[in-house]
Amino acid sequence: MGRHSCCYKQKLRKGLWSPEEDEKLLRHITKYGHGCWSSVPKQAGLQRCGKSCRLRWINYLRPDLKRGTFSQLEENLIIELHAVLGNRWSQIAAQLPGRTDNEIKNLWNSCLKKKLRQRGIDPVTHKPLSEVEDGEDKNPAASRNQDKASAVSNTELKLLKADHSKLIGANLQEKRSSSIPPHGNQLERESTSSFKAMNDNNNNTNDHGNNNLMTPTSNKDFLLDRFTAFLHEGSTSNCPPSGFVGHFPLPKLNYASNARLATNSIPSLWLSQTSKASGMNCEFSSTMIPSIPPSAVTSSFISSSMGYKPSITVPPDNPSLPSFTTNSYRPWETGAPSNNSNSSTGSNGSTELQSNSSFFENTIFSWGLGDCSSTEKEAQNHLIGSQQEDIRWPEYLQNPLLMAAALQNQNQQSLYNEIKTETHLLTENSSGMWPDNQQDQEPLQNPDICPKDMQRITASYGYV
DNA sequence: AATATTCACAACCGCAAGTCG
DNA sequence: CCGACTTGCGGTTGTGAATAT
Repeated sequence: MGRHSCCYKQKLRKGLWSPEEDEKLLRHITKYGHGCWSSVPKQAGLQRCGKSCRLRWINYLRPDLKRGTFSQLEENLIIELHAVLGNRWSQIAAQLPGRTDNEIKNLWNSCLKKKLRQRGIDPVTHKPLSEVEDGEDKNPAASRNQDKASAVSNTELKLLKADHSKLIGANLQEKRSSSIPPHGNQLERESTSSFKAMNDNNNNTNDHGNNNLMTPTSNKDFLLDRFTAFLHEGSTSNCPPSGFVGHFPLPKLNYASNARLATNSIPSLWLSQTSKASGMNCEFSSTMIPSIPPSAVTSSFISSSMGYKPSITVPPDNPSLPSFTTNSYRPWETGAPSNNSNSSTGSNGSTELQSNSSFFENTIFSWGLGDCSSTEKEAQNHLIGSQQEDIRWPEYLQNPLLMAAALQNQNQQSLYNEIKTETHLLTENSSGMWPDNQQDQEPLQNPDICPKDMQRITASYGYV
């Protein structure tokens, strides 16, 4: 590892971060936010450059990091996304909550590449190795120069779709209760960015006149396939397929790897959805709540799973201003859950997270305090309002109904009714799964408890 | 037990894009 | 418009633990 030029000038520290440095940085950022990174080290009393601080925060100290080993599901998702996006690690990471681009990149370089080769798949093109070798024999220059991200052929997309359908099926078998992508800003931002990337690929590649690339039509096919799978699978389960969710950003729940349930599930599988306020199809409403009742998500559960005990309160009077009380938050222990020896140190005081922490603004509250006031009417208005020729993919990603209507060139209202009829079964059969059936749920079913608890749990999950 | 090798991960480098005065 | 500065990203490499010899 080298040293930034600025580090030479200022004789700054390099290399691994000590717990003390971590604590300083964490305390500073939780208290004041990072603001301008270049001023952070000075303000925090660190002998590091701002760039280094930023990296440390993003890759290690950020409270929404999941850490721990990647699940099979995550690995599959990374492989799929890499096939589409290439080495756009940040975009891939955006689809895997709690994972950093660096982490994914490392996993890819150290592990997944190898695995793919063992399966006879070229990790660059995601084609069978034999095919790639043949191709290189015939046109080595073209093969070498082919942009990975733009090398998404229809064949590959079909493979991807097929794989994804399997993934969806597997998820459904794995657990019947799943989750719905949050309807919050985070989703919009992230799904937008990731899908934009795919479309960017199209644009870029189309510019080069390559016909064998992802076209808007293939995008449609891709999404249509997913949505049909969604409808099909959804009709036999009480939840949308988590595979559908898989390509959407999930709420930033910071589950440690060793806290995974026996389902080996992605965090989304722990969640169900409240549709109570919306009255619309529960799949498309906004607020996500843990399917585990709060009573089951006690601090002991969390501490035994995560290695440290959060104690977080959100002022109920003004939830839009995040103010957290954190006890003994020691992120450097997350990588070594067994080592709690220094648990008495750490930030044992209270630290307050200011609202300039984009994480809390964008993630916790967009998810946890999601809009519970959506109505069916609003949803319908949304549909009606979207009767336009231009395809608004980010919206479609959020609203499968909208997407299906566009794809099937069908009147949205009729389709809405059609799907509503179909999905009515879901809500009817989902006793205990959806907050509609609140009498079966406890303690989540209590509408009085719900918002506050949701805040707290959301904050806990987000911050743990 | 000592040394060499491998591996996963953390961190740095350099570039590009964006922002601001 | 320009240059300084900041931020974000992807590629690369250093570090240390685990494993092999």
